[in-house]
Amino acid sequence: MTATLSLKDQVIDQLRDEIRSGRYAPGDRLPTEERLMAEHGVSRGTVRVAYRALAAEGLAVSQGTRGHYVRRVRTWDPLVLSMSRPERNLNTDDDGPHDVAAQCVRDQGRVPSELIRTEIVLADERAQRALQLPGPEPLLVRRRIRYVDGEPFSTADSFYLRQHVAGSPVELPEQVRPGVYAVYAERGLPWVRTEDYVGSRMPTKDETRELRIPAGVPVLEVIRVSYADDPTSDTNHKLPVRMTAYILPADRYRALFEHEGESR
Amino acid sequence: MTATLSLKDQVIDQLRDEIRSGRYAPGDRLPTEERLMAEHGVSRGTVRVAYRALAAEGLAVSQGTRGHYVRRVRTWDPLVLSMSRPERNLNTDDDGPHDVAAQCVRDQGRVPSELIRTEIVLADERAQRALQLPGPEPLLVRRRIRYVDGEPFSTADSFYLRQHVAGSPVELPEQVRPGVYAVYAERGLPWVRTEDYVGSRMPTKDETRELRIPAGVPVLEVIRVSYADDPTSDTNHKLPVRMTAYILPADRYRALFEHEGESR
DNA sequence: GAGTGGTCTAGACCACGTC
DNA sequence: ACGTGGTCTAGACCACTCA
Repeated sequence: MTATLSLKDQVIDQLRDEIRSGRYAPGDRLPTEERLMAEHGVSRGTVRVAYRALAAEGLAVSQGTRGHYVRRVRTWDPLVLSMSRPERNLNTDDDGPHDVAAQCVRDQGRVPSELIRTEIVLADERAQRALQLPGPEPLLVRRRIRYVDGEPFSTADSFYLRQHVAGSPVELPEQVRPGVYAVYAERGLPWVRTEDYVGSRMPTKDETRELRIPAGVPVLEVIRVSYADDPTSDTNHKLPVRMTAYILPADRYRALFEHEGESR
Repeated sequence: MTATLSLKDQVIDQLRDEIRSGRYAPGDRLPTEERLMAEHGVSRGTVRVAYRALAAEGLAVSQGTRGHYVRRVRTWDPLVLSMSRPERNLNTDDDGPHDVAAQCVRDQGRVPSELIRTEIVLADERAQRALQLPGPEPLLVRRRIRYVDGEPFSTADSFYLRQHVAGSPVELPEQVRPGVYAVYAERGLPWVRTEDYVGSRMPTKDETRELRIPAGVPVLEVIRVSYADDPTSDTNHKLPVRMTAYILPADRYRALFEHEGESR
């Protein structure tokens, strides 16, 4: 009844079992291609197909001429990025970035830094939907690359309606203190609601390069839409005023959402 | 300056560009291997390596003898699973599952169903950490497979301390009405806090089979820890009483977290 | 029956790191 | 110099689908 497995599947299954069982621990070197050829009596092509499949599964990585290795489960736990902590009341005395993301990094004993660019782009379809725009109007974008201990770790791109942030520090490629929320509050648009849509996908080629993402590692994509009370509306209609797209490589991040109160 | 690209990278880049640019739309058939061999003057092995790479990126899928296709961006938007909506006050008149997940599916015009198994297992390391257990003690597990329009769509495994649910409907492989939270409330352990840790990874082979996940599609893994007020503590110490692991294939789900109130 | 992808083989040359 | 993986070729046979 057991369908005869293809040769490559025999190789894959054996290696997968040996990894899962702990026979090969994270970081261990896996057998050379030559050895697997001899062990299973198959050609090199077959062995290579097997190793490619394990890499796509996220179980193994190749280190070029040094051999194939079991993917390293990071020695440190993954960074926990709190998506719930309020941005107010943060300590702004420290050097460097001071927002929630940076505080999370500091809390975990590591050093955050940030590179900010601002530019003006036409709203793509996703931004139009999130901000409920009728068409591709120009938006201000703040693009941030976040570093941890000097390594590029994640990106966060925020899209703003130009009239809301014109003449404010939001337009400058620098930290905004105490935070962008304060600019909006001053201008009569206090943020009152947040929606986070969390998805996941394989990284694009650009993301792979920029964030140094190993093969077989997906990214979390968090789309955050922030709403303000609509001052032009009598009812309690909410106005989307900002969309932020976070890209979090899954080998180093967990996103944390906290909730107090009634059962769920 | 421009490093000469390998042959496979030339093929990959051309196809990737043509997909990204819309030259090939989602669902379109991509060139046959034969055609790419002729176009680029390469061997079949090279073409196949290129198609494998595009599959691992999530851009293309092979339909066996019918050809290679651009990954279908689902005709419907992905299902939005609200992780914030309270479980109380749900309409329990409908047939079938009535929890928040099922309501989300119904709200989006589709039909939820569910298959429940309960068993007793020793706590693995993850459960021990989440539930703050000193060792691998036995736990009650409710394993759910959730179906949408009859297709297996996601799984949700909940781990409970045995003494908390002994003799209650939680132990039975059936819906608990109005919800497990009510059992805990009756027993003096109302849930007061939730933490959701959201990560992502490539699916295991079992998940790929059980949920029919195409190649190149990661899963969202949501680890939810529910806390009750600790009745044995004077302070407002919280007691973890349940851990749930959700597995959500990324090609069909977005997890939604909502938050009212202060800016973030 | 022709077209197409799935699998497999047996070579080959290269770049790179280690010794 | 040698071992290793990265890349590439030129075949081959099979199973499946579609016209």
